[in-house]
Amino acid sequence: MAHEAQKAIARQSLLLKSLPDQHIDTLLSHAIWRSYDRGETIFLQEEEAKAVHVVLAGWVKLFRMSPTGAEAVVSVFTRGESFGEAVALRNVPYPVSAEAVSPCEVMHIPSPLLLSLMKEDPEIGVSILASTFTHLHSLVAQLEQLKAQTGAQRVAEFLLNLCEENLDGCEVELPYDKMLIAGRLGMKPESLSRAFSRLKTVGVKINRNHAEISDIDRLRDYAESDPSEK
Amino acid sequence: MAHEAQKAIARQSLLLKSLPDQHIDTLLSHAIWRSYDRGETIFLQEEEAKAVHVVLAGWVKLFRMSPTGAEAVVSVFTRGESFGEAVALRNVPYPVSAEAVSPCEVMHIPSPLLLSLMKEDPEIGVSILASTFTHLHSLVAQLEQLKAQTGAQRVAEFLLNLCEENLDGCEVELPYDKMLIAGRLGMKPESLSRAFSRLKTVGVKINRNHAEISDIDRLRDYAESDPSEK
DNA sequence: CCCGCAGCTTGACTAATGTCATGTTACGTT
DNA sequence: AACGTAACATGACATTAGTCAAGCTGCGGG
Repeated sequence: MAHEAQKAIARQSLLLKSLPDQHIDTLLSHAIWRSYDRGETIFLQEEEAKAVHVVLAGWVKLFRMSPTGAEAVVSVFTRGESFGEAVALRNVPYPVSAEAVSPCEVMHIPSPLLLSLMKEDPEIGVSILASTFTHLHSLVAQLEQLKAQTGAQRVAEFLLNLCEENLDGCEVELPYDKMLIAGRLGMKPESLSRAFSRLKTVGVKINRNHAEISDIDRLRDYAESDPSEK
Repeated sequence: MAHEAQKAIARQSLLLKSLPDQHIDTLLSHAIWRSYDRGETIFLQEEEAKAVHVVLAGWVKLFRMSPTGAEAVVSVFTRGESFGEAVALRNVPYPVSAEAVSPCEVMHIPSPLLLSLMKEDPEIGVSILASTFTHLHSLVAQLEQLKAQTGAQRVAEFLLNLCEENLDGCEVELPYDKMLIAGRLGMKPESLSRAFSRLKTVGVKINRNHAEISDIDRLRDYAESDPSEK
């Protein structure tokens, strides 16, 4: 059963936060609450979607396996983020697999419930579209990065994003292990290591999970500079 | 004003085809119908979305400009395909720009109209989600390709997709110019040229806009083989 | 307390891709 | 028909990232 703290997180999630309390209560009371161990599968590619998933704690990765067995990480979610909205409402197979990359708490909202509620109040549809659009946007941003930036620049942007979230400014903790960061940024762990080395020259120090950025603007310039001008 | 032929195409579009005729008629009668020349801008990144767009003829590309001026092509649409659904319904700025890459006919459905219709019938929301999910899926597929395949392999998949559409089997026409194909596949035109050369060894002949594939299965094997095993 | 393994780093090498320069071809314009 | 331009091809070279191999390191289990 769900703790109140978990419900509070769910209420603040992008998917739910703009809904009237009454609907949120309905959804929360019918939701399934589950824990996952690190490495546990939440769902598999090609499986039929039966629920929308909201991460309450821990980290979840979405990824695709190519025919050759290579894994492409599509996104990584944490507390307050949801995924599977568009798939669940259409009863189609997931295009990706989902796996817990740390111990996780995940809330599952059964899709028939969401669908029936949506028929009563179209506002639900707008909320789902909001979440879906966020995912769309983040995929577009990733595509741009992959097509227009070098590995080291993508790492730089990744660090800059962490800085924005953590108010601390120039010192951040890497949120998950480097193998996963490498996957998320579309490179091999070895390349990530080397990218970190290169960033030393623009004032970035990495020690274990701890990153220190001496000059955020310099890092931003680096990330946005033309690869051919360096 | 719209020709009947255009309306017929619009009715068959993924966005509209599953809606009841009554709604389609309402939407078609309030839509804006426009022609665009090659190179003409349909909307710009950061502009606020006011409509959903349905391509009736020609080709449209969606792309992002990176801060350095490099252009990353996100997708390319043609007859019967729609874009901008999720953005329009949320009144947020477009994350991409749209440009006609050939002379085009495009239908614009004003978003307030769609929104008000959605309040009457939530089924509209499902249709919009269906289109949005298709885009999401195609972006995920693109990400996987970029992260897990070489340039030549992506070109091979591109050709295979053309084969599936054109019933003709092994002879296809390249649908738009090679610069755009290169952009769509995340490479420079020079690299595309070289990728085509490499594909000669697996039975692909390119002549102008015409591609001839001697053995589709061989090409498929090539596209799905492990890059490190070649 | 030591061991062993997984995560990570580093080096040497190779493959892939971008860059720049040059040349060709096709096509619309005058 | 001559011209100019944009698309495309190709060669030489630089940069980037992947591969393979070796070694380091911190943490949990015996």
